[in-house]
Amino acid sequence: MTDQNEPQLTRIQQINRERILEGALTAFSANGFRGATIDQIAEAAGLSKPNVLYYFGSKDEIHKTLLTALLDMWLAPMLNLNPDGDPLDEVLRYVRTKLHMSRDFPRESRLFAYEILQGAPHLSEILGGRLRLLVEDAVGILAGWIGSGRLASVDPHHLIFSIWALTQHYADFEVQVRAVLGPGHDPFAEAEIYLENMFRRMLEV
Amino acid sequence: MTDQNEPQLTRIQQINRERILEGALTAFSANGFRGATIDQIAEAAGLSKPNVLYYFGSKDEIHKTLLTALLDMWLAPMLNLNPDGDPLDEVLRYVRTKLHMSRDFPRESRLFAYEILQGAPHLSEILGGRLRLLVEDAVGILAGWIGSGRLASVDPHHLIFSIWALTQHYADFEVQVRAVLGPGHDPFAEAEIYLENMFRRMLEV
DNA sequence: AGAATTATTGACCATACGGTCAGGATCAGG
DNA sequence: CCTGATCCTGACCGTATGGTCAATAATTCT
Repeated sequence: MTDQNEPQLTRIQQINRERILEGALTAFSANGFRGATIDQIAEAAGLSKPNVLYYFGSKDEIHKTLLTALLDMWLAPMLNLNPDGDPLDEVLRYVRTKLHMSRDFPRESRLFAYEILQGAPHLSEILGGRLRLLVEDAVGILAGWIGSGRLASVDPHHLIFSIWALTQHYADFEVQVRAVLGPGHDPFAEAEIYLENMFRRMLEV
Repeated sequence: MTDQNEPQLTRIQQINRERILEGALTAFSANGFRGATIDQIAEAAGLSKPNVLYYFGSKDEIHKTLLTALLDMWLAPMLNLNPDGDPLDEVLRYVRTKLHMSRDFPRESRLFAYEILQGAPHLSEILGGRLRLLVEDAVGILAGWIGSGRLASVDPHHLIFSIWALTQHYADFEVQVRAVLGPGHDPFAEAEIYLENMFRRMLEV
């Protein structure tokens, strides 16, 4: 049920660390690392500033903890590509799942967007390490499908990039999307139809 | 040759304002508005901090001036859709031009990315105003092509969004793209091939 | 050349912010 | 109910940063 990580956490520690990370997610995703203040985080978490620093030694540590804690959740859908499934279905399911994550977790999307924009100071080794390996796995599966003629021939790396770009755009640039569309639109619902059609036409053999 | 805006600018004013905006573009695009300091801008511009403030009253004014000055340049390619051209060629040319802008002007791309991520505090009225009108024009052209059966039936708004997302991704998330691809890749060259193929397959009737 | 305008800067100010600390409150276990 | 550990906070510190200003230098114009 509850996490049992290396250090034993008291009940209060669990609750308050969770509240701090939750508040920090809101603050960082709205203003970026530099733009968010510990006071904001403390306020959002309902704690005093020194109390926040009691649980996390520094603003940097909060940020780093957040990023690493959310990275797995963020990348999880890519692990679900099933080599034995129908190629097109598998890709479309990935696209749909990723789009739903943008819709349901826009703060997480923006948090990562800020980090990458900044040059990924906290994630650089992960990008070229674990992330790259994860992508290589997915690329392998895609390449297999393409090699066996079950998927149109496209560059698998860029196929993945395009999925990321298109789905995250609706979270990261939501204010632009909504402003341009005007009222009376459901960006995510429309995007789901549009993207399914786009990838279907591109990838059908 | 030289701009002749409302207020007469001396030779030195022209030079120094230009240097400040250039330095500010570097600073803002690297660290975001809050992350960039006037000292950084001054250093990049080769001026002292008070001297920077002599030309622009505040950091905010520099930022706002930059954004509005670059917005036209950034949106220009969308104006070039020629209703009388070949639909697919026109769209592909737009995609290619936009991708080249990401390659050649990544700082501008990141500047806007930060601004939109932040919630577009300086651009909000433009997004729902002029930008929206520009998009509506392009949407009209696209809808015309689709209506006459010369382009596959897709949602024109989201077609535009997808072009923005895909091309700007290579500038805004360049560090991620490069880390995942590893050495020995030319992201922009590969993207050009991939995107042309993608949009061709999607939009061919 | 000399006056008037424009350009530049060192020194300074006020505030915001990340972080510390001593001491008090609260809680868990015996 | 006592004690030790955990939790919490007001007050404080040092630095970074946006911005000001008076004084000086450079430039322009006549």
